[in-house]
Amino acid sequence: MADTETDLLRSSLDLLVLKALNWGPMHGYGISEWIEHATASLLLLEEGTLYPALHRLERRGWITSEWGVSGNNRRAKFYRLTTAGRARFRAQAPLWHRHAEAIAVALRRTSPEPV
Amino acid sequence: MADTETDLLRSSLDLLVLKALNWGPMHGYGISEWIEHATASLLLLEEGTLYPALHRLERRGWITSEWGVSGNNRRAKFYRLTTAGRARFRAQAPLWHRHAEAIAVALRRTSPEPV
DNA sequence: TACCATCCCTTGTGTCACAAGGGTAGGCAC
DNA sequence: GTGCCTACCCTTGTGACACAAGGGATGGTA
Repeated sequence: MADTETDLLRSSLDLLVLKALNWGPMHGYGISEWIEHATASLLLLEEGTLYPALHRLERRGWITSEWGVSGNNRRAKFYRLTTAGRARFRAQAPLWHRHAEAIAVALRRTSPEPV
Repeated sequence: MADTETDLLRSSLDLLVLKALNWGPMHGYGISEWIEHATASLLLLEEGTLYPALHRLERRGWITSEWGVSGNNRRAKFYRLTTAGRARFRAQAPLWHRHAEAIAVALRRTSPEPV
């Protein structure tokens, strides 16, 4: 029984990750923290969702990764936006907004016919 | 390769169908027309998506169906909102808006930190 | 008669979030 | 030291579901 939260995450996860990395290189744990924080904890990101997503984005060439050391002195894999990833975000984000807005309008209509 | 359009549809299809039926009983074909029309054709509804969705909603008790005759004098199955379906929409629609809005805000942030 | 539009349906197939598991290593309390 | 918590990384089922591509029936119209 899919809930709205899960499916909205599905629609926006890639974009949210790209947006997070727009602030600079970040490791997976940090990305998930940023997303929860940036959505006021409305979106909770399971690790089994996050890591496959990162690998997917890397496979597609939107991001690259590199091992490093976190601020807590721990081994961490840092992700960084590629040029293609930046372009991807610029192209896809407006589409997301457009479609989401169209749905929002439809759900709020007060008359079945066009106005 | 999932696109935003498909996944946003996934997040809102049930709600859109319930919303369509809020205007009164409607057959499947009419529902799909209304949704495309209400979203300015941004969302295209495949038949292989629509009919399973209708059966799903019926199984869950949000809608009921009844065979009848369409305005074009064709055999058609008319769907109608149940009380539970109406309640479902009232409960879920605000959740959809809240989550979508949270994502929209996150995607538009101009600073990584809270304001 | 032929064709199109209007309606309904099903069976693969692929994608993906999630649950539930597993692992390593730093820091701190005792 | 030992134990525990937190910060990090990962994988393998499983289930849900949109989609593509098929199929079918019938009314109106040319």
